[in-house]
Amino acid sequence: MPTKLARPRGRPRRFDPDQAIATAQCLFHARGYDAVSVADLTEALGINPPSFYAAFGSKAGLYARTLGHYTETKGVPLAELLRPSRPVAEALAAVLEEAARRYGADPSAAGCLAIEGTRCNDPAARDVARALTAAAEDTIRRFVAATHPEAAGRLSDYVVTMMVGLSTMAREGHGPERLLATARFAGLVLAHAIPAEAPR
Amino acid sequence: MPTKLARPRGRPRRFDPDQAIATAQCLFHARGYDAVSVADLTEALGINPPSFYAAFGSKAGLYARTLGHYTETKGVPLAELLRPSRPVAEALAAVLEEAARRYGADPSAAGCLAIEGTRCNDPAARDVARALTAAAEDTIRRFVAATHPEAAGRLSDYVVTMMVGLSTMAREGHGPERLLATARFAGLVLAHAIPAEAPR
DNA sequence: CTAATTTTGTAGGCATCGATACAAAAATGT
DNA sequence: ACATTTTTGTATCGATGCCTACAAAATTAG
Repeated sequence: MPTKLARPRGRPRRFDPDQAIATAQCLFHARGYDAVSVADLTEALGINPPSFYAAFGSKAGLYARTLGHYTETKGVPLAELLRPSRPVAEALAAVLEEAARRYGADPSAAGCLAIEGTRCNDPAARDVARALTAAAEDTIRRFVAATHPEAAGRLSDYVVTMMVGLSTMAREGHGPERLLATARFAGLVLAHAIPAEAPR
Repeated sequence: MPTKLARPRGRPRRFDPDQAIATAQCLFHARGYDAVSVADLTEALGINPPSFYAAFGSKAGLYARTLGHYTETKGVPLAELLRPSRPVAEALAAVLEEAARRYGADPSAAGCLAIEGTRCNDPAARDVARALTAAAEDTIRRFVAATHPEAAGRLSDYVVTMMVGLSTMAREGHGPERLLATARFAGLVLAHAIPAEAPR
Protein backbone atom coordinates (compact mmCIF):
# COMPACT_ATOMS: atom_id res chain seq x y z
CA MET A 1 0.00 0.00 0.00
CA PRO A 2 1.33 3.47 -0.90
CA THR A 3 2.15 5.64 2.05
CA LYS A 4 0.55 8.87 0.93
CA LEU A 5 -3.11 7.97 0.46
CA ALA A 6 -4.34 9.71 3.59
CA ARG A 7 -3.23 13.31 3.29
CA PRO A 8 -2.51 14.92 6.63
CA ARG A 9 -4.91 17.80 7.22
CA GLY A 10 -3.94 21.40 6.55
CA ARG A 11 -2.30 23.13 3.64
CA PRO A 12 -0.05 20.75 1.68
CA ARG A 13 3.69 21.17 1.49
CA ARG A 14 5.09 22.68 -1.65
CA PHE A 15 8.40 20.83 -1.30
CA ASP A 16 9.58 17.28 -0.62
CA PRO A 17 11.54 16.99 2.64
CA ASP A 18 13.46 13.96 1.37
CA GLN A 19 14.51 15.86 -1.73
CA ALA A 20 15.43 18.76 0.54
CA ILE A 21 17.67 16.48 2.56
CA ALA A 22 19.41 15.34 -0.60
CA THR A 23 19.97 18.92 -1.67
CA ALA A 24 21.23 19.87 1.77
CA GLN A 25 23.59 16.92 1.72
CA CYS A 26 25.21 18.24 -1.45
CA LEU A 27 25.63 21.69 0.05
CA PHE A 28 26.96 20.51 3.40
CA HIS A 29 29.33 18.06 1.76
CA ALA A 30 30.61 20.57 -0.78
CA ARG A 31 31.20 23.54 1.53
CA GLY A 32 31.13 22.16 5.06
CA TYR A 33 28.51 22.76 7.74
CA ASP A 34 29.73 26.15 8.93
CA ALA A 35 30.06 27.62 5.46
CA VAL A 36 26.47 26.81 4.53
CA SER A 37 24.02 29.35 5.92
CA VAL A 38 20.32 28.88 6.43
CA ALA A 39 19.87 31.51 3.74
CA ASP A 40 21.90 29.31 1.35
CA LEU A 41 19.71 26.34 2.21
CA THR A 42 16.37 28.08 1.88
CA GLU A 43 17.44 29.56 -1.44
CA ALA A 44 18.63 26.21 -2.78
CA LEU A 45 15.41 24.57 -1.62
CA GLY A 46 13.24 27.35 -2.97
CA ILE A 47 11.49 27.82 0.36
CA ASN A 48 11.31 30.49 3.05
CA PRO A 49 12.75 30.30 6.54
CA PRO A 50 9.46 29.47 8.31
CA SER A 51 8.95 26.42 6.09
CA PHE A 52 12.51 25.39 6.78
CA TYR A 53 12.15 25.60 10.55
CA ALA A 54 8.71 23.99 10.57
CA ALA A 55 10.12 21.00 8.72
CA PHE A 56 13.54 20.55 10.31
CA GLY A 57 13.56 22.50 13.55
CA SER A 58 16.98 24.02 13.05
CA LYS A 59 20.01 24.00 10.81
CA ALA A 60 21.56 21.34 13.04
CA GLY A 61 18.33 19.36 12.88
CA LEU A 62 18.48 19.18 9.12
CA TYR A 63 22.14 18.30 9.35
CA ALA A 64 21.35 15.38 11.65
CA ARG A 65 18.86 13.97 9.18
CA THR A 66 21.33 14.58 6.37
CA LEU A 67 23.99 12.63 8.23
CA GLY A 68 21.57 9.76 8.79
CA HIS A 69 20.86 9.58 5.09
CA TYR A 70 24.56 9.82 4.33
CA THR A 71 25.62 6.88 6.48
CA GLU A 72 22.92 4.74 4.91
CA THR A 73 23.93 5.52 1.35
CA LYS A 74 27.36 7.04 0.82
CA GLY A 75 29.25 6.26 4.00
CA VAL A 76 31.84 3.50 4.20
CA PRO A 77 29.78 0.31 4.75
CA LEU A 78 31.63 -1.00 7.77
CA ALA A 79 29.03 -3.67 8.50
CA GLU A 80 29.67 -5.29 5.14
CA LEU A 81 33.41 -4.86 5.06
CA LEU A 82 33.99 -6.06 8.62
CA ARG A 83 32.24 -9.40 8.42
CA PRO A 84 33.29 -11.40 11.49
CA SER A 85 34.63 -14.26 9.39
CA ARG A 86 37.02 -12.06 7.45
CA PRO A 87 40.73 -11.97 8.28
CA VAL A 88 41.42 -8.83 10.28
CA ALA A 89 44.27 -7.46 8.17
CA GLU A 90 42.37 -7.97 4.95
CA ALA A 91 39.19 -6.42 6.31
CA LEU A 92 40.88 -3.34 7.73
CA ALA A 93 42.83 -2.81 4.52
CA ALA A 94 39.56 -3.05 2.62
CA VAL A 95 38.08 -0.37 4.87
CA LEU A 96 40.96 1.98 4.12
CA GLU A 97 40.75 1.36 0.40
CA GLU A 98 37.00 1.78 0.31
CA ALA A 99 37.33 5.02 2.26
CA ALA A 100 39.88 6.27 -0.27
CA ARG A 101 37.56 5.44 -3.15
CA ARG A 102 34.50 7.04 -1.62
CA TYR A 103 36.21 10.12 -0.23
CA GLY A 104 37.75 10.90 -3.58
CA ALA A 105 34.91 9.84 -5.84
CA ASP A 106 33.10 13.16 -6.12
CA PRO A 107 35.28 16.29 -6.18
CA SER A 108 32.29 18.41 -5.23
CA ALA A 109 31.67 16.22 -2.17
CA ALA A 110 35.14 15.25 -1.07
CA GLY A 111 35.97 13.55 2.20
CA CYS A 112 33.64 12.06 4.78
CA LEU A 113 30.62 14.18 5.67
CA ALA A 114 30.61 12.85 9.24
CA ILE A 115 34.32 13.19 9.90
CA GLU A 116 34.42 16.72 8.54
CA GLY A 117 31.35 17.57 10.58
CA THR A 118 33.14 16.79 13.83
CA ARG A 119 35.19 19.96 13.35
CA CYS A 120 32.33 22.40 12.88
CA ASN A 121 31.65 25.28 15.19
CA ASP A 122 28.04 24.54 16.07
CA PRO A 123 28.02 22.36 19.21
CA ALA A 124 24.73 20.68 18.31
CA ALA A 125 25.84 19.67 14.84
CA ARG A 126 29.28 18.71 16.08
CA ASP A 127 27.84 16.36 18.67
CA VAL A 128 25.72 14.59 16.09
CA ALA A 129 28.73 14.08 13.84
CA ARG A 130 30.88 12.96 16.77
CA ALA A 131 28.30 10.41 17.84
CA LEU A 132 28.37 8.89 14.38
CA THR A 133 32.15 8.76 14.11
CA ALA A 134 32.40 7.38 17.63
CA ALA A 135 30.01 4.61 16.69
CA ALA A 136 32.06 3.80 13.60
CA GLU A 137 35.22 3.77 15.66
CA ASP A 138 33.59 1.38 18.11
CA THR A 139 32.52 -0.93 15.32
CA ILE A 140 36.10 -1.17 14.12
CA ARG A 141 37.50 -1.69 17.58
CA ARG A 142 35.03 -4.43 18.46
CA PHE A 143 35.69 -6.18 15.17
CA VAL A 144 39.40 -6.35 15.91
CA ALA A 145 38.88 -7.22 19.56
CA ALA A 146 36.86 -10.28 18.63
CA THR A 147 39.98 -12.03 17.38
CA HIS A 148 42.91 -9.89 18.58
CA PRO A 149 41.82 -8.25 21.83
CA GLU A 150 45.33 -7.14 22.80
CA ALA A 151 45.83 -5.23 19.53
CA ALA A 152 42.36 -3.75 19.15
CA GLY A 153 43.28 -0.36 20.56
CA ARG A 154 46.39 0.18 18.50
CA LEU A 155 44.91 -1.13 15.29
CA SER A 156 41.64 0.77 15.42
CA ASP A 157 43.45 3.96 16.41
CA TYR A 158 45.70 3.53 13.40
CA VAL A 159 42.85 2.84 10.98
CA VAL A 160 40.74 5.71 12.29
CA THR A 161 43.65 8.13 12.18
CA MET A 162 44.31 7.11 8.60
CA MET A 163 40.66 7.51 7.62
CA VAL A 164 40.59 10.98 9.14
CA GLY A 165 43.74 11.84 7.22
CA LEU A 166 42.31 10.47 3.99
CA SER A 167 39.15 12.53 4.41
CA THR A 168 41.19 15.67 4.91
CA MET A 169 43.48 15.00 1.97
CA ALA A 170 40.44 14.38 -0.20
CA ARG A 171 39.20 17.83 0.72
CA GLU A 172 42.64 19.21 -0.09
CA GLY A 173 42.18 17.98 -3.62
CA HIS A 174 43.70 14.50 -3.70
CA GLY A 175 41.86 12.37 -6.25
CA PRO A 176 40.81 8.72 -5.92
CA GLU A 177 44.02 7.26 -7.35
CA ARG A 178 46.24 9.27 -5.09
CA LEU A 179 44.14 8.50 -2.02
CA LEU A 180 44.03 4.85 -2.98
CA ALA A 181 47.80 4.68 -3.30
CA THR A 182 48.10 6.15 0.18
CA ALA A 183 45.49 3.77 1.56
CA ARG A 184 47.18 0.73 0.02
CA PHE A 185 50.51 1.78 1.43
CA ALA A 186 48.88 2.25 4.80
CA GLY A 187 47.35 -1.20 4.53
CA LEU A 188 50.69 -2.93 4.05
CA VAL A 189 51.58 -2.68 7.70
CA LEU A 190 48.39 -4.49 8.66
CA ALA A 191 49.29 -7.70 6.91
CA HIS A 192 52.75 -7.40 8.37
CA ALA A 193 51.57 -6.81 11.94
CA ILE A 194 48.71 -9.31 11.95
CA PRO A 195 49.58 -12.78 10.72
CA ALA A 196 46.60 -13.95 8.66
CA GLU A 197 44.53 -16.38 10.64
CA ALA A 198 44.66 -20.00 9.68
CA PRO A 199 41.23 -21.13 8.54
CA ARG A 200 39.58 -23.24 11.21
CA MET B 1 73.32 47.56 20.77
CA PRO B 2 69.83 47.32 22.29
CA THR B 3 67.04 47.82 19.83
CA LYS B 4 64.81 50.13 21.82
CA LEU B 5 67.02 53.13 22.51
CA ALA B 6 65.46 55.42 19.92
CA ARG B 7 61.78 55.64 20.75
CA PRO B 8 59.61 56.08 17.67
CA ARG B 9 57.80 59.38 17.87
CA GLY B 10 54.19 59.61 19.05
CA ARG B 11 52.34 58.22 22.01
CA PRO B 12 53.92 54.98 23.21
CA ARG B 13 52.13 51.66 23.02
CA ARG B 14 50.56 50.35 26.20
CA PHE B 15 51.06 46.72 25.17
CA ASP B 16 53.79 44.50 23.76
CA PRO B 17 52.98 43.16 20.29
CA ASP B 18 55.20 40.12 20.80
CA GLN B 19 53.42 39.27 24.00
CA ALA B 20 50.15 39.80 22.17
CA ILE B 21 51.21 37.30 19.54
CA ALA B 22 52.00 34.75 22.24
CA THR B 23 48.61 35.30 23.84
CA ALA B 24 46.87 35.04 20.48
CA GLN B 25 48.74 31.83 19.74
CA CYS B 26 47.29 30.26 22.88
CA LEU B 27 43.77 31.31 21.95
CA PHE B 28 44.00 30.25 18.32
CA HIS B 29 45.55 26.93 19.21
CA ALA B 30 43.08 26.18 21.97
CA ARG B 31 39.86 27.08 20.16
CA GLY B 32 40.73 27.30 16.47
CA TYR B 33 40.82 30.37 14.26
CA ASP B 34 37.11 30.63 13.54
CA ALA B 35 36.04 30.21 17.15
CA VAL B 36 38.23 33.10 18.35
CA SER B 37 36.62 36.47 17.72
CA VAL B 38 38.35 39.81 17.57
CA ALA B 39 36.41 40.66 20.72
CA ASP B 40 37.97 37.61 22.43
CA LEU B 41 41.41 38.76 21.35
CA THR B 42 41.06 42.38 22.37
CA GLU B 43 39.69 41.33 25.73
CA ALA B 44 42.50 38.84 26.31
CA LEU B 45 45.07 41.44 25.29
CA GLY B 46 43.48 44.19 27.36
CA ILE B 47 43.30 46.54 24.40
CA ASN B 48 40.56 48.10 22.27
CA PRO B 49 39.78 47.29 18.64
CA PRO B 50 41.53 50.34 17.14
CA SER B 51 44.80 49.40 18.84
CA PHE B 52 44.36 45.88 17.56
CA TYR B 53 43.85 46.92 13.96
CA ALA B 54 46.58 49.55 14.07
CA ALA B 55 49.07 46.92 15.20
CA PHE B 56 48.05 43.88 13.16
CA GLY B 57 45.87 45.10 10.33
CA SER B 58 43.29 42.38 10.65
CA LYS B 59 42.46 39.19 12.48
CA ALA B 60 44.07 37.21 9.67
CA GLY B 61 47.12 39.47 9.87
CA LEU B 62 47.66 38.62 13.51
CA TYR B 63 47.09 34.97 12.70
CA ALA B 64 49.80 35.09 10.04
CA ARG B 65 52.30 36.46 12.53
CA THR B 66 51.15 33.90 15.06
CA LEU B 67 51.77 31.09 12.59
CA GLY B 68 55.22 32.43 11.85
CA HIS B 69 56.08 32.37 15.52
CA TYR B 70 54.58 28.90 15.85
CA THR B 71 56.67 27.29 13.12
CA GLU B 72 59.81 28.76 14.61
CA THR B 73 59.14 27.48 18.10
CA LYS B 74 56.55 24.74 18.47
CA GLY B 75 56.20 23.27 15.00
CA VAL B 76 57.78 19.96 14.03
CA PRO B 77 61.42 20.82 13.17
CA LEU B 78 61.58 19.19 9.75
CA ALA B 79 64.90 20.77 8.89
CA GLU B 80 66.55 19.05 11.83
CA LEU B 81 64.78 15.73 11.53
CA LEU B 82 65.24 15.40 7.77
CA ARG B 83 69.00 15.81 7.60
CA PRO B 84 70.10 14.67 4.12
CA SER B 85 72.48 12.08 5.52
CA ARG B 86 69.79 10.30 7.51
CA PRO B 87 68.23 7.05 6.27
CA VAL B 88 64.85 7.87 4.79
CA ALA B 89 62.77 5.37 6.74
CA GLU B 90 64.33 6.38 10.02
CA ALA B 91 63.91 10.09 9.34
CA LEU B 92 60.28 9.85 8.29
CA ALA B 93 59.45 7.68 11.29
CA ALA B 94 61.11 10.28 13.48
CA VAL B 95 58.93 12.98 11.93
CA LEU B 96 55.78 11.00 12.72
CA GLU B 97 56.87 10.35 16.29
CA GLU B 98 57.87 13.93 16.89
CA ALA B 99 54.54 15.09 15.52
CA ALA B 100 52.74 12.73 17.90
CA ARG B 101 54.71 14.07 20.84
CA ARG B 102 54.19 17.73 19.98
CA TYR B 103 50.55 17.48 18.96
CA GLY B 104 49.66 15.74 22.20
CA ALA B 105 51.96 17.59 24.56
CA ASP B 106 49.61 20.37 25.63
CA PRO B 107 45.92 19.42 25.98
CA SER B 108 44.97 23.10 25.75
CA ALA B 109 46.86 23.44 22.46
CA ALA B 110 46.33 20.09 20.80
CA GLY B 111 47.22 19.30 17.22
CA CYS B 112 49.15 21.40 14.73
CA LEU B 113 48.20 25.06 14.57
CA ALA B 114 49.01 25.23 10.86
CA ILE B 115 47.23 22.04 9.82
CA GLU B 116 44.11 22.94 11.75
CA GLY B 117 44.23 26.43 10.27
CA THR B 118 43.91 25.08 6.74
CA ARG B 119 40.29 24.22 7.51
CA CYS B 120 39.15 27.61 8.73
CA ASN B 121 36.46 29.66 7.06
CA ASP B 122 38.40 32.87 6.49
CA PRO B 123 40.04 32.68 3.05
CA ALA B 124 42.90 34.98 4.04
CA ALA B 125 43.82 32.98 7.13
CA ARG B 126 43.30 29.69 5.34
CA ASP B 127 45.69 30.66 2.56
CA VAL B 128 48.41 31.54 5.05
CA ALA B 129 48.03 28.19 6.77
CA ARG B 130 47.92 26.33 3.48
CA ALA B 131 51.10 28.00 2.27
CA LEU B 132 52.88 26.79 5.40
CA THR B 133 51.64 23.22 5.20
CA ALA B 134 52.39 23.11 1.49
CA ALA B 135 55.95 24.20 2.21
CA ALA B 136 56.29 21.48 4.84
CA GLU B 137 54.92 18.91 2.44
CA ASP B 138 57.42 20.01 -0.16
CA THR B 139 60.26 19.70 2.29
CA ILE B 140 59.30 16.11 3.00
CA ARG B 141 58.86 15.24 -0.66
CA ARG B 142 62.18 16.71 -1.68
CA PHE B 143 63.94 14.92 1.15
CA VAL B 144 62.63 11.58 -0.05
CA ALA B 145 63.19 12.36 -3.72
CA ALA B 146 66.87 13.01 -3.08
CA THR B 147 67.47 9.30 -2.55
CA HIS B 148 64.26 7.57 -3.69
CA PRO B 149 62.77 9.71 -6.46
CA GLU B 150 60.35 7.05 -7.62
CA ALA B 151 58.79 6.67 -4.16
CA ALA B 152 58.75 10.31 -3.12
CA GLY B 153 55.11 10.90 -4.03
CA ARG B 154 53.70 7.86 -2.27
CA LEU B 155 55.86 8.21 0.81
CA SER B 156 55.30 11.91 1.40
CA ASP B 157 51.56 11.53 0.77
CA TYR B 158 51.49 8.79 3.39
CA VAL B 159 53.46 10.74 5.95
CA VAL B 160 51.46 13.92 5.42
CA THR B 161 48.16 12.07 5.61
CA MET B 162 49.28 10.49 8.85
CA MET B 163 50.38 13.82 10.32
CA VAL B 164 47.04 15.36 9.44
CA GLY B 165 45.31 12.42 11.09
CA LEU B 166 47.47 12.70 14.18
CA SER B 167 46.69 16.41 14.50
CA THR B 168 42.99 15.71 14.32
CA MET B 169 43.10 12.85 16.80
CA ALA B 170 45.06 15.05 19.18
CA ARG B 171 42.22 17.55 19.03
CA GLU B 172 39.78 14.72 19.65
CA GLY B 173 41.50 14.09 22.95
CA HIS B 174 44.15 11.48 22.24
CA GLY B 175 47.10 11.99 24.57
CA PRO B 176 50.82 11.75 23.73
CA GLU B 177 51.13 8.03 24.50
CA ARG B 178 48.20 7.07 22.38
CA LEU B 179 49.32 9.26 19.49
CA LEU B 180 52.84 7.94 19.81
CA ALA B 181 51.63 4.34 19.64
CA THR B 182 49.75 5.19 16.45
CA ALA B 183 52.75 7.00 15.00
CA ARG B 184 55.10 4.12 15.79
CA PHE B 185 52.73 1.65 14.20
CA ALA B 186 52.50 3.91 11.16
CA GLY B 187 56.29 4.07 11.03
CA LEU B 188 56.70 0.30 10.80
CA VAL B 189 55.71 0.20 7.16
CA LEU B 190 58.45 2.68 6.29
CA ALA B 191 61.28 0.42 7.34
CA HIS B 192 59.57 -2.41 5.54
CA ALA B 193 59.02 -0.48 2.30
CA ILE B 194 62.40 1.27 2.19
CA PRO B 195 65.42 -0.93 2.68
CA ALA B 196 67.82 1.02 4.85
CA GLU B 197 70.61 2.43 2.73
CA ALA B 198 74.01 0.88 3.01
CA PRO B 199 76.50 3.47 4.31
CA ARG B 200 78.69 4.67 1.45
C1' DC C 1 -20.64 26.76 4.04
C1' DT C 2 -18.08 26.88 8.38
C1' DA C 3 -14.57 25.50 11.53
C1' DA C 4 -10.20 23.55 12.24
C1' DT C 5 -5.54 22.70 10.80
C1' DT C 6 -1.23 23.20 8.59
C1' DT C 7 1.93 25.59 5.44
C1' DT C 8 3.31 29.77 3.16
C1' DG C 9 5.16 34.51 2.47
C1' DT C 10 6.55 38.98 4.32
C1' DA C 11 8.93 41.16 7.40
C1' DG C 12 11.91 41.68 10.96
C1' DG C 13 14.35 40.54 15.77
C1' DC C 14 18.37 39.93 18.14
C1' DA C 15 23.06 38.61 18.52
C1' DT C 16 27.59 38.65 16.76
C1' DC C 17 30.92 39.27 13.38
C1' DG C 18 35.06 42.00 11.54
C1' DA C 19 36.31 46.57 11.12
C1' DT C 20 36.25 52.05 11.65
C1' DA C 21 35.37 57.32 12.56
C1' DC C 22 36.66 60.58 15.56
C1' DA C 23 38.52 63.24 19.05
C1' DA C 24 41.24 63.26 23.31
C1' DA C 25 45.73 61.80 25.24
C1' DA C 26 50.71 61.17 25.38
C1' DA C 27 54.86 61.25 23.59
C1' DT C 28 58.86 63.78 20.46
C1' DG C 29 61.11 67.58 17.86
C1' DT C 30 62.05 72.52 17.40
C1' DA D 1 55.32 77.02 24.16
C1' DC D 2 53.84 74.87 19.92
C1' DA D 3 53.38 71.82 16.00
C1' DT D 4 53.75 66.93 14.75
C1' DT D 5 53.02 62.21 15.27
C1' DT D 6 51.17 58.04 16.99
C1' DT D 7 48.19 55.50 20.19
C1' DT D 8 44.09 55.25 22.99
C1' DG D 9 39.11 55.04 24.28
C1' DT D 10 34.25 55.57 23.07
C1' DA D 11 30.96 54.63 20.23
C1' DT D 12 29.47 52.72 16.76
C1' DC D 13 28.88 50.83 11.40
C1' DG D 14 27.25 47.61 7.99
C1' DA D 15 26.91 42.78 7.00
C1' DT D 16 25.54 38.44 8.24
C1' DG D 17 24.24 34.76 11.38
C1' DC D 18 20.07 31.82 13.13
C1' DC D 19 15.57 32.13 14.01
C1' DT D 20 10.44 33.80 14.72
C1' DA D 21 5.82 36.66 14.86
C1' DC D 22 1.97 37.23 12.24
C1' DA D 23 -1.52 37.00 9.03
C1' DA D 24 -3.05 35.20 4.53
C1' DA D 25 -3.56 30.94 1.81
C1' DA D 26 -4.76 26.17 1.08
C1' DT D 27 -6.40 22.11 2.42
C1' DT D 28 -9.62 18.50 5.25
C1' DA D 29 -13.54 17.46 8.63
C1' DG D 30 -18.24 17.99 9.69
